Amino acid sequence: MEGNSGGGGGSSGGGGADVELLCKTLQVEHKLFYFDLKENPRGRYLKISEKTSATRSTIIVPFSGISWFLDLFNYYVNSDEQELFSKELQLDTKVFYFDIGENRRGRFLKVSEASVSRNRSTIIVPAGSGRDEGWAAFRNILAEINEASRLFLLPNQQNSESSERLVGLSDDVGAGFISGHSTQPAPSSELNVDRSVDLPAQDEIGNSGVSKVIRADQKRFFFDLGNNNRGHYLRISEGSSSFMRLLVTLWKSPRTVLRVCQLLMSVQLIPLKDEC
DNA sequence: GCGGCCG
Repeated sequence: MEGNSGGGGGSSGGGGADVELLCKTLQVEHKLFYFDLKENPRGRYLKISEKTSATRSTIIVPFSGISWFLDLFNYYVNSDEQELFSKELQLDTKVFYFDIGENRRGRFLKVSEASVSRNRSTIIVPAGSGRDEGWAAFRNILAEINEASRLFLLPNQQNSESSERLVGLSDDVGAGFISGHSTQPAPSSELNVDRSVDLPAQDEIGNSGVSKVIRADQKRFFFDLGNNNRGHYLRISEGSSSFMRLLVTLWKSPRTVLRVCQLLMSVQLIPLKDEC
């Protein structure tokens, strides 16, 4: 029944090859939600299960969709009741439908996953009694997982996930960084990036190329071009204390690099000077 | 210890 991984399922361990990276549970009224961040050779995903006394339903969220789920739950938590609309979220080959419903038990949010050749699966999250406890609690779990998930970016495993790290950059910068999400208030914790990220020591190549420094107030941002056996990259790091605080690695595409520079300037994190 | 969803 572990159909999400497609092929290669017959590993002889008996427990499936998927590694659990993080598990959380949430009880809303009489439902129990399980959040499992898992990994298999095809990548990472978040399994969200709803368990009732007799029922269990599960949706599988691709790793890259976790922050989108967080955004959508923020929307449903923060919006007024009369301006809640259905939403769709397309991730790879899956489409997730978010629909509001209400009956005499209260309001609920139905999250359906539709994928090719797979039965539609749905979880239903109660709004909670009174103050949206259900949705807000659900959102908080998603936020925790979203935060924690970037700590699992191991230097040895980033073969095909450079694009996901770019998505992570969007989260770090916060409101307004992704065009079209202008009304999301930036959680203040997102702006103070205080989690230390281990440097990929094995990629510690002597900066074979350009290294530039931009000063903004007391902060210094280092732009280092480098390359290794996987290709060229730009490393942007902020060094205002003894450890590196923000680390972004962009691979190969000069257009991506230019894009990030433009975005940084448009957000006014960095005063426009003659660099970039 | 409910009740939505609907294969």
